[in-house]
Amino acid sequence: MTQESGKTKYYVLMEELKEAILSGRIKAGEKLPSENQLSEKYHISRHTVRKALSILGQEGYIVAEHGRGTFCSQRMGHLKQSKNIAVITTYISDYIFPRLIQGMDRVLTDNDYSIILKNTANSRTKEAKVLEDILTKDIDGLIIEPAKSQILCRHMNLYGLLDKYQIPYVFIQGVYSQMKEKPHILMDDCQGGYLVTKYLLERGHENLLGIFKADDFQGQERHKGYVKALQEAGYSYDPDRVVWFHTEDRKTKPGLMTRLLLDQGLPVDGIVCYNDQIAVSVVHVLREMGKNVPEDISVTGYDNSVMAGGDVSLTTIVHPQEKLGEMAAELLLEKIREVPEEKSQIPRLIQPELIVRNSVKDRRKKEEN
Amino acid sequence: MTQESGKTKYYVLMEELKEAILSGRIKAGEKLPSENQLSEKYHISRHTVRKALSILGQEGYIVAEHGRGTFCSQRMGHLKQSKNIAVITTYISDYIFPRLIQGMDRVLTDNDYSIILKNTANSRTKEAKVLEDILTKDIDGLIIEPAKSQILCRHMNLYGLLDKYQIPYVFIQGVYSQMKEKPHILMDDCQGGYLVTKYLLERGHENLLGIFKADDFQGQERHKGYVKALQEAGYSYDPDRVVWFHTEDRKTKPGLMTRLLLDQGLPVDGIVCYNDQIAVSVVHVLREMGKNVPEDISVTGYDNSVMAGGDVSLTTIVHPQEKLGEMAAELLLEKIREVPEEKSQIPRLIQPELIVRNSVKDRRKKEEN
DNA sequence: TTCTACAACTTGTACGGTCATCTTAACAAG
DNA sequence: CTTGTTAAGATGACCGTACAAGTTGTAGAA
Repeated sequence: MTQESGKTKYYVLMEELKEAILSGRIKAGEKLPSENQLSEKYHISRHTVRKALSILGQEGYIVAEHGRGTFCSQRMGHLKQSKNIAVITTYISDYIFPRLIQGMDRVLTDNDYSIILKNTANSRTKEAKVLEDILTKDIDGLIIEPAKSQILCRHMNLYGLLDKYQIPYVFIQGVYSQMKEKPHILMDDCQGGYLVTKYLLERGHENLLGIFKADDFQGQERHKGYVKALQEAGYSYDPDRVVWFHTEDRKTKPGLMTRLLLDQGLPVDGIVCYNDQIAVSVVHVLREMGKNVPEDISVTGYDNSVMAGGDVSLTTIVHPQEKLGEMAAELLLEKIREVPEEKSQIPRLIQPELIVRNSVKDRRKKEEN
Repeated sequence: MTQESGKTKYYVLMEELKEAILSGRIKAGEKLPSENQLSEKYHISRHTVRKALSILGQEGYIVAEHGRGTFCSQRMGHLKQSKNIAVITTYISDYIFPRLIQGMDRVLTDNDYSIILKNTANSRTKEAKVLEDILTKDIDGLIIEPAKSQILCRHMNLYGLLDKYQIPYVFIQGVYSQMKEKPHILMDDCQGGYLVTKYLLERGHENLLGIFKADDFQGQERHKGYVKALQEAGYSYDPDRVVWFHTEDRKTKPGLMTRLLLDQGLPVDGIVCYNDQIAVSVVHVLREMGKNVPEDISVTGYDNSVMAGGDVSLTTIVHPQEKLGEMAAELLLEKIREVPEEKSQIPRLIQPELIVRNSVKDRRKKEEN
């Protein structure tokens, strides 16, 4: 027989049976040979057989029924299913998180999973602590929003452990640059930039100005969408009509440059801003200069933050928060069920939505039709 | 010996040893008697002793070391500590829940606990399902906001199971009438009513009108606070100056009665309303009658709902949401640590806070000082 | 003093058997 | 066809024994 030397007899039998169950040779609910049969077949005492069976019983692979026999456990294969999913976000009550978690909860509850909620307060040290903690628990999967910063991730080894334990995980909102190939769901910032720009162009704007952040991924993407919309509409892309700013000068440069360009006589009837914050500061500058929004110049924002609903009433971009949660949960379920990559129906990018308010004027000439 | 009839020998020994560990008679790290000593002492075979010890080993109470002996597990007492707390609310992303959960998370994370989040969508059937699910998991405690309705709780047996498994639980926001003696943290509605009333009185109001809901606990309590503030200020309580309404006529009666009483010539300079909804409808009635708020008559609300920030800008009552979460978590921790009731420092009532907006006018005569 | 060998004690593995209790199916009685 | 009995076969609970293997303290050698 397959009696490897060095191992104990009960251990050999135990492993043999476990392998039979895992491989499907013994199906769920099926009856195993009786203790006496096993003891005969393997030439070991019944006591030793019982020892092996008791281990499998502990681990949940089999269930013994007094007087009837021993049966393979109902829940197929790796019974390790705890039906718990860990969700790690940077915050809980702020920003989009409540609705995000709401979306995940809907999908996961429908599939009989529970959420273990953790937050990192956007700190790397806390993220490491949380991950360590999570590893001590029984979870079937993990959805994580990485703590910000482009610095390389120093607790890669923790993610390595997740791989080792075969716990699937899904990133949302962002991905560490070293893990770009890991499953993730991001906001389609390119599409967002495209949407606002297209909206302005469709409403007859012909002299656009773009203001984007140079030192982050989102800025690059939104700019990409801006360019795409321009080219699609047949306009040539003019680099002089784009203002690039950085984290350090984000509070001053967009406003100053807008004022400068306008003073130079550059014709502008619409400004695409990196986000709501920039848009609001631009609007204030325009008002100081005696320009009205949207009558003289239209302005768009991004993020649909609280300021977008304030005294400015910005047309802006929002991402469907619950949808993101649902998609992340569904992607994770696919990973848990080991759905092959090529069969997946879930898009990796979440489509942003345009929120129309009063910061854009329709400049189309009413001559057609 | 204590050998109860009916039980098996190994079970008796197992329980005896477990009790010794739990009670502290065998301390953490201490060496147990050897298998042979136990088998002699209890007049059972060594095999039976081993069976008992193996169960305690599985459950983590003891650790055997080959050649040295068997030792009481390092982690003190009931190691059953999973460090998981289940939190069941009616909703996740709506109303106060994000901040509530935030508060709990702060306290629980500080104490190395994790939150398993569940929601009932305010449905009794779902609550029962969630409770059943929770019972299959490893949790050290439970915070639950019961699904609404005064109907008697049909799944009492599920709570009975919690008691049986000695899982402590804390109610928030509400308590089932049959479980009034269970630990809970509620909003102090009496104090809320007291606060708004006192605020009006302190600002020189002398002819108050109260509008309360008759068929719920909160209405009774808020009215109680209203009366208390009046008496404290030396005013006699006039039942004719209180309008009671019910769920059915909540949309019409408050407005109609206000109009009626004012038309009768009742002098009124301030109205304490059951909640923001009532307050807003009352304000609209007053405006229709040509009265200005707050110039002619002051109005207060309750709940600080979205309407309170709208066109009316109500002075109202809000409860500190995070604080409630923190308190509930701390109360639960006390229960887990078995802090005796009389030593508890945590108040069972959460103190509401006054939010001052523009619906109350200062009517004090500026003669003093 | 230090090192080594050994005895004593510990848990781990494995064997053997006995009796109790439960399930099921076959069979006989009504 | 139903009901009750019985026997076979399953797991569960004990018992006793033997030997393997790891740990520790100690007596004796270097």
